[in-house]
Parts: sequence; structure tokens; C-alpha cells
Amino acid sequence: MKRSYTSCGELNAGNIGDTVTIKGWVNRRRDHGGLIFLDLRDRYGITQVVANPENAPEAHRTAEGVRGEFVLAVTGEVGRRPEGTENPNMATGEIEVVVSTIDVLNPSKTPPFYVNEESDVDESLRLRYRYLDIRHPRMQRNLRIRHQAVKFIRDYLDDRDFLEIETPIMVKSTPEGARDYVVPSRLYPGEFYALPQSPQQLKQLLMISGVDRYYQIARCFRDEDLRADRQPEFTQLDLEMSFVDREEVLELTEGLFREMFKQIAEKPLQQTTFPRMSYHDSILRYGTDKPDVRFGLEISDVSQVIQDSEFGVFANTVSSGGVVRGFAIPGRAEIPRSQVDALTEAAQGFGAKGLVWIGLESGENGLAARSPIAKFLSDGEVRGLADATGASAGDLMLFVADAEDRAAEVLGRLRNHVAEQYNLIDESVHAFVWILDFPLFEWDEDAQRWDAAHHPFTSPMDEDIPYLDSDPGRVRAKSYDLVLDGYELGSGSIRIHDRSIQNRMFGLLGYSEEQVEARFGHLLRAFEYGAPPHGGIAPGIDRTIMLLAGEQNIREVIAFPKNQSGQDLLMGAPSPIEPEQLDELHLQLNLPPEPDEENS
RNA sequence: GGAGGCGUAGUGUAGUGGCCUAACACGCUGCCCUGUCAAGGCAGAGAUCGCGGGUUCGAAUCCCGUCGCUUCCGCCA
Repeated sequence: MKRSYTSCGELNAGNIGDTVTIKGWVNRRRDHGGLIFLDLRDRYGITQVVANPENAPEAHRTAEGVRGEFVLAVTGEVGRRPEGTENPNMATGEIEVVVSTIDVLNPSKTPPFYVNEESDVDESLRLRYRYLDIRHPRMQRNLRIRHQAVKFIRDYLDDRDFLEIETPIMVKSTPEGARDYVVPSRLYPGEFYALPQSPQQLKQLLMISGVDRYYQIARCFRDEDLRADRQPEFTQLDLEMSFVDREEVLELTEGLFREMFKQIAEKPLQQTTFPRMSYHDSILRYGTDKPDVRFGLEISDVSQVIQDSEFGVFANTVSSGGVVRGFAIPGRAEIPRSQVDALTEAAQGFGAKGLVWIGLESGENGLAARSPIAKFLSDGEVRGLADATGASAGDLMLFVADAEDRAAEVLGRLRNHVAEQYNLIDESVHAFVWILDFPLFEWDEDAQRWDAAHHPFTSPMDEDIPYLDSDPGRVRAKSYDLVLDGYELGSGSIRIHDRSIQNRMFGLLGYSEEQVEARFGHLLRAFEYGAPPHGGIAPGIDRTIMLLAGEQNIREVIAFPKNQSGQDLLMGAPSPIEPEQLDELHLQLNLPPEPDEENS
């Protein structure tokens, strides 16, 4: 149904002569003593209103008392602005509403920050007054993009026979994974519901239920510390399909994201067919399982090249089982000392023992090295390093010698750091990439046992099943991560539907039969009644929208987010509850001691 | 839990040992002003420089502690 009044964005020259009523907030007021101009703002735009004391003395008197953010209903005739006073910067700049009456629907206090311009205001203040912050075009746009993306997802999946099904928010606590948020039970003293970390088990049950293609825009909860891309409650596109292999999940997901970005994103995709990379390759070439492939600086292993080097650090690292890896920065051979020091410091901050740099110059016999370790390097080694990293004269090579996983991590982070530092990221595109063939298990050093890398229902690759008992670290999973611009958007896998393999998984993870029964009994019983092969994925909605909107922080695409300390500054949560509420829930508080206030 | 950055009128910033009785812009209040659109002009109010302690003849400025925000590490099957 059309609204009964006119919005602030729709009037144009075609409406000249119409009598209209527009409603909205006062964006700006310009008082000329005689004429008063008011810019009225709503979601759809801004329209100039002019109050003339000669035509409408009463309305003019009202306009004198109006201030920013007052809510008005203005009635008047749409007029063409006088020759020479049109504003080409405004969508409605050809016209104005010549006031006959102004109705102040509500006054406003002076806002604590500017609503009529974008400025870099302290985020706590924005969050405390989020309802004012959301009046900004930036937030309006972000929330609109979010709506469009979610609507696109629903339409796309609806076209492909998916059913959207809601699963409970109050579920059962499982000690797996992240810390649970829990809800005390009034009816069962001492017992608790948990909020879902994801609807993982429920969607698998829906597959057994014959739903066959399920999705949900699912709210998930994890009681872990926050980051720029992590909130304690967040939204996933949770989806699952029956009778599919990995390829079908990848194709469905890839199609969805490709079309969604084509329709909504402002930037094109670097490649419309998402590149695929094994976990192993990603760690080797990018030092991370969520590579940003919008820039080069690819990492190479040069251990073979310098294993016999006279430079002891290199040779010794390799002979003791470590690696030497590095990458080249094009055109930076002449790097000043201060920048070398800064890079070294950064690398050490990432966990490196040190950083070797080699500037390549053209010399008499080909390449010459400018480096503190130049005197230890043969011409052949310099050439070998250049070949391995793809460097040529004028480029700067950086190397780290360490244990394999440490070297990979340091270089991965250094690669991102350098790209940012030297502006090497192609910000004009989005780059998706699939990371495949993750290991099924990770070794938990603290607990001295194998842990599920994804979750315990992830299927091993068929050809790796023989190594389940003999060499668990070698077993690859039928799992996959969708990565965009260096952010992990989501993970998925083909699940185990074979009870005997599931039992072997639990055995390897060190669960006793009692633990298995207590945690997963319901799911395993369901698997005994005809579970179809199935698999799915769960991309994060907030991160996707963040990247679609070009934001650096998911709080910018969430209407009412928590701050980094996990507080809702607008509502004031968390907060104490009444003793009566505690009693009803059979709870007693066991608070940490108050900090000593004697010295304050 | 750890590391870095930040904290000065309502907002954004300047000021890094005395010239600070803390400056500038916007906002706010009052007056003037009939074609502005970041309107303009004049006048004015508004800050115990996050908080506490210390060094010093003297601290927004240096030191110590503490609190808040933020980014990262740990954590996030």
C-alpha cells in the first residue's frame, strides 16, 4: 500500500503545482530573517522547504522555532525554484515545497553528534545513541544492502527447492567448540539450555527427516572474545543438502555468491569462477588458510636452494628440520634502512626470530645482492632465490627461517602487512577463493590428543580412510572454506553418514562411550533410521555484508551490535537481575571479590 | 589473560614543561538579515585537559598506577 503522504525523495519537476504533505526530520535550517529554508530528511532523500512570512505568516513563525532533528509534517505547493537557485547536487534540487502549514509532530533535543553529516565520532557514543546513528545515510545504506543480500539469498534458494526452517534458540549445551551462552531452567533446578553455536546437529536431523534441501538465516551465539569481524551473536546462512557430493555444495554456493555479488556489490569479482586451492597449498603460498588473493607477494620455499649455504642460520634451520621461505616485493630493492627495521620489527611481532632481506640489483654477472648476508651468498644461490621467489633486478626479497608452521604464519602475516603498507591490494575487485582438502584432525598440543579440525561429523576423504588409525594427521576431510578478500566467510563439509566411521572418529577424538551417548546420542540414534548422505556450508552473513558494503567492521552492518567488551551500550546489557529472578531460577551468585578501593 | 593505539568544551581536533587565565572549526544561545542549500554577519555561553598519585618553583604536557574505547594475540568444533 502506498503511504498517505509524500516522501522526501520522490518530488521532481513533474510535481510542480501539486499540493503535498511531506513528513520527516529537519536536516538543516537556514534562516534569512525573512525566508526560512528547511531541509526535510527521511529514508528516501531530502527536500527543501521554504517558509515565506508574506504567504504563510503562521507557518513562518513556527519555522523560526524549529531546530535540527525536529519531526515535521509540512503541507504546501511544489514549486519550481527560481532561475539560478536550483541545486544540481540534490536529487530534488529543481523544486521546493512552498509552505502553507507546518505541524511540529515532535521537537528534538540537540543531538550529541551530527546527524546531518558523516563525521568520525567516538563509536561508544554512536552505539549509545544508535537510533540517531542509523539516521546517517551510511548506516541506512548498510542496512539496505543487508536486506537486499538476505532477500537475494531467500529468492535464490527458494528457486532451487530449499525450505527455510527455523530451529530452536534454546538447545542443549555441548562442551565442544566455543564456550556456550546458557539459559537457566526454572522448571528443572540446576539445569540449563544453551544458545546454539550453530544449528549444525539440527540441520543434520532435518536431512534425516527427508527435508533434503534446508536453509536458515540463523542467529548463532558463541561466548568468546570479540574482534572487528566477530560478535558474540552473529548470523549465518546455514544450509544443508541431501544426496550431494562436495562438488554440488561448492557449485550451489558459488552460484549463489557470484550472482549475489553481481547484483549487489559495487566492485566486480576478480574471477567469476572461484579459484580452488588445497589447504596445503594455501599455507605454503599464502601462509594462511584465508588468503587475500587480490595481491601477489606469493610465498616460496627456498630450503633446497640454501640448504648448504654459508649463512649458518639458513643451513642450520634446514638441517634441523625447519624451512626457509620468503617472498619478493617488486621494485623495493632500494628500501631505506628505517623501513627494513620496521619490517623486521613487524616480523618479530608476528613471531619471527629475525628477517633476512636481500635487494636485487643488476650486477656484472647477472644479479647482485644488497644485503647484510650478501657475503655469505654465492651467485648461484642469489639466482636460485630470485628464481624461486620470481624476483628480478630492482626487487626486494624477504626471508624467514623457522619451523615450518611458524615460518608459514609469520610470512602470511608479513605478506598482509607489506601489502597494506605499500598499497599493493587491488581494492577495485572482490576475490573469492575456495580452500579445500583440510586435514580432518588437528593435534592438540595441550591435551596431547587429536581434535576435529572442523567438527566431529566431518567425513574423511574416501581414499584417506585407510590412514584413520595408522596416521590420523594425514587424513584429509571432505571439508571446504569459502574465503573472500582475506576473510573466512564460512566452512562446510560432507558429513559422515556411516555409523561405523562415526564411531571410529569418536574413538580417535578420545570420547568415551558415555560421553558420546551424553553429547551426541540423539543424533547417532537418528543416524540408525536411514540417514541420507548429506553435506552443507554456513557462510557468515555479517562478514559478507561487511565486504559488500566496503566496511572494515561488522558492527557497521549490524543494527544494534555489542561493543568490544560485549556490552549493548544502548540497552545497557548485560545487567544485574532482581534477587527474585535468581530465586525463581534456583541460582546463587558467586561473584569475584570487589577490587580493593582503599587506595582510590 | 597479554601487546599496541587513543582519551582536551556537545562533536572533531590543536597544544608534548612557563608565552595556557587552554586554541580552532562545527554545534548551541541571543540579535541582525527575503533565495539559501556546509547560508552570511555580530555578540555570547560552554572544558575541574578520563581518573588517582608522584616529580618539579611550575604539569594538558614528564613518571607510576588505574579506568574506558579500539586493533591484534590467546580464544573462536
